[in-house]
Amino acid sequence: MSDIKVTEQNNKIILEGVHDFDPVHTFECGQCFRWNREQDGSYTGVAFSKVINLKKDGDIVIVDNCCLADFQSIWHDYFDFGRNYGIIKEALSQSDPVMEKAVRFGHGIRILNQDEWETIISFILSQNRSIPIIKQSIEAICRKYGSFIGTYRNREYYAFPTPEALAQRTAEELADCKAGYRAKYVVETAKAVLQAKDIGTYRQLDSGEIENRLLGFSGVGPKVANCIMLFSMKKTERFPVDVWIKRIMAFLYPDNCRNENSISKYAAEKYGQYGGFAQQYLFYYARENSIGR
DNA sequence: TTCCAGGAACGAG
DNA sequence: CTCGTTCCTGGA
Repeated sequence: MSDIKVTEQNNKIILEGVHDFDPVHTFECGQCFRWNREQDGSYTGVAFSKVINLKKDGDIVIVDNCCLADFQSIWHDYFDFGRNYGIIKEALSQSDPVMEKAVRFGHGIRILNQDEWETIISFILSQNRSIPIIKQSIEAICRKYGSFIGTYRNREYYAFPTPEALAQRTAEELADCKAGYRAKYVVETAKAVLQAKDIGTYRQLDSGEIENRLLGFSGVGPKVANCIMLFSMKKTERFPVDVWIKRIMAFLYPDNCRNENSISKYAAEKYGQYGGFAQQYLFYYARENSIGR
């Protein structure tokens, strides 16, 4: 288990001894869409119908608007605090010099364990768009179809809508939420998820089986399926191949990484069980440094 | 103005 | 099955 010291005071949680965690790295590496930076450098976000604010201050992390019970039942797992990233980073750093740099650059990345349903819809909405637009679209949908949670720092927060709430909509109604042609996929997938009923148990299945099921949802292709498995089902070997990954892999390994399939194959051989972590370090490094553009 | 963005569906060959 | 085209729409 982790050696984090947790204390509670005044609706705040103080964490001491947290290693390998920086909110900037974790929230800006493309895995989540509902965390926003505040003026003071802290981050406020919504997940599991709760709003919290995180601020890293030297060696301690302050979690505001959070009680001890919620931290233990929700956030400890959400932030993957039970996992030792030191071992992963050391292993990846030895794979090659560029990965070593990428790991050092994004040393505070943790892979979040997000809600499956929210992750499915969020990544369906992500296709063919940049992150700021994706965030706008998701916020619009939450504001319109999600339940009101409360106000924090003078801003109103809404939960991610339930499958029932979205399944009742038509694609035309979702058009107001800047979903574009993806609106149809969202409604169809919401209905399919209601039929399936058990997406919360998918993570117990074999990765290949999960992938087959996810690819059956409208608007879910190989890249989105890998993101869902990695960011909400703990399938940490999954290596989503997006345009940034294509760019940096082609730049780093021009001989072995010509197309999507060769990249996936090469990553599987090179990073194995740590593929998902490797993808996040590379993505953040490539994007923040505009590598391959 | 024009072009493209952190992909997937679809039809043609 | 593999490949090329098309799909909203905001922002550079």
